[in-house]
Amino acid sequence: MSTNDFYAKVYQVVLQIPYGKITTYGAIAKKIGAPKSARMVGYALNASHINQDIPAHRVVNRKGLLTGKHHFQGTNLMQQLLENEGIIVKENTVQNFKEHFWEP
DNA sequence: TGCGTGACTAGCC
DNA sequence: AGGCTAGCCACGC
Repeated sequence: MSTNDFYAKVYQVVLQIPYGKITTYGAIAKKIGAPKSARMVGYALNASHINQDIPAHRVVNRKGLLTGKHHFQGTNLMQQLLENEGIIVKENTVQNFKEHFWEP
């Protein structure tokens, strides 16, 4: 149950990310009570990529680097999605990361 | 059953 | 400053 529970919580938090905002794996992990399991957050998102409702492109690593962009279709879909929301992305890194960061 | 792998982080050298 | 190591834990072979 805890495993599925973990995934469900990850999805729930990601769904709460406001338009034009981003957050980190670590922040989500901490929010759901598993601060050491940031990797699992990424894994959960990977498993959820089939679910169109999950805005996984709004989740990046703590430096604002688009570490998961290769899991999206194409070579720069993730970047395009973010830029479409007003977030500047350069060299796979979110610019003004601090200003766009959203704390769950 | 066991080992390698990964959308991560924090800390050490 | 930049690279390496160690924890972390679910999953596939």
